[in-house]
Amino acid sequence: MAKNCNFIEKLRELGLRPTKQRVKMCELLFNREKTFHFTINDLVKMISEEMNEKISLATVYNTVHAFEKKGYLKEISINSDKSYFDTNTSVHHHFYDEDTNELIDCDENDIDPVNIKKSITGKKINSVEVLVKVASDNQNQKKFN
Amino acid sequence: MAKNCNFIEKLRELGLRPTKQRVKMCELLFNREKTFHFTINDLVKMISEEMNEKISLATVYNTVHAFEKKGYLKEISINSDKSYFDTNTSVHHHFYDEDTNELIDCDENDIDPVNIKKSITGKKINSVEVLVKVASDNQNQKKFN
DNA sequence: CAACAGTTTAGAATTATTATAATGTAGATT
DNA sequence: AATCTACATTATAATAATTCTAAACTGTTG
Ligand SMILES: [Mn+2]
Ligand SMILES: [Mn+2]
Ligand SMILES: [Zn+2]
Ligand SMILES: [Zn+2]
Repeated sequence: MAKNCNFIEKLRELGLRPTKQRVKMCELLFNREKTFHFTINDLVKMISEEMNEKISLATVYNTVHAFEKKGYLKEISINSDKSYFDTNTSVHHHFYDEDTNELIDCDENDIDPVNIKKSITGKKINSVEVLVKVASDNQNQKKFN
Repeated sequence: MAKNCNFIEKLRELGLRPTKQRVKMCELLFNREKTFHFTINDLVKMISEEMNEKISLATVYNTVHAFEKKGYLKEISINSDKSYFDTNTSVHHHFYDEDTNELIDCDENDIDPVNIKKSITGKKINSVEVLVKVASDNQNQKKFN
């Protein structure tokens, strides 16, 4: 979705009624320079911090899934217990910081194209994504206790 | 863990008591030619099919996590709702069949080494893994109903 | 064969997510 | 503007995966 804008129009074009909950969530998610990653919980927290009225959890789930279905959010699985969503819906690679549980996008220059030599008959490739797990480099971490 | 064997010894070496539940799970998981992928539910089903006595769900979780901690299983996150485990604990790439929810291992010949040009200061790379999502190639699938 | 520490177990608790069903409302129709 | 209606929101209950708890049990050590 575009920056800086009339989300009411955009939502209508998508066939989604521009209710105040959806508009608010659009503003939080898409009205910014950079794409970002969030969990449902992050989003609920963002909403309650930046709003007087609350949006019910069910609506947050419904709306996130509606935006996902329309292709404006994508789901990312890193660890089993939590689901991340990404406002960057392109096929792209990630660094995952295991210390902070933070996801970091790569751009095309960060990782060379992946050369796949295997193919499965009757199946087409939908996406190829790399996950680079990183962690703090304290090799000589000592514990004193 | 090795094939075909005295798991009692192996478990003892790991500092895990060789209880009958653990030995049974070792046999199911590690006493085979090829590595494989499973969910906790798969495993519970396997156990109840191949045993007269049941192993409680809590013990299955405990034991899987114990084996994971010792480095004999690794957890793989593909979609948010279910956790896969892999008896292949090496860093390796996967194909994921979105039609059947099946995970397929790649070997070194299937995908060329990934060239990472980005680095994050103070962080070391723990793993680099590629996930290739595939699906059925019926581009002109028509629905009649 | 005690004694103890580690282990299993059933069941309760937690957490993430989805379903339900009553209520509310945006936008169209009068 | 009042009414209508399909779609949305909401609180709440239901599910599902996973973890916790605390009592019963068992392998190992002496
Ligand atoms: Mn989803
Ligand atoms: Mn785990
Ligand atoms: Zn991303
Ligand atoms: Zn694998």
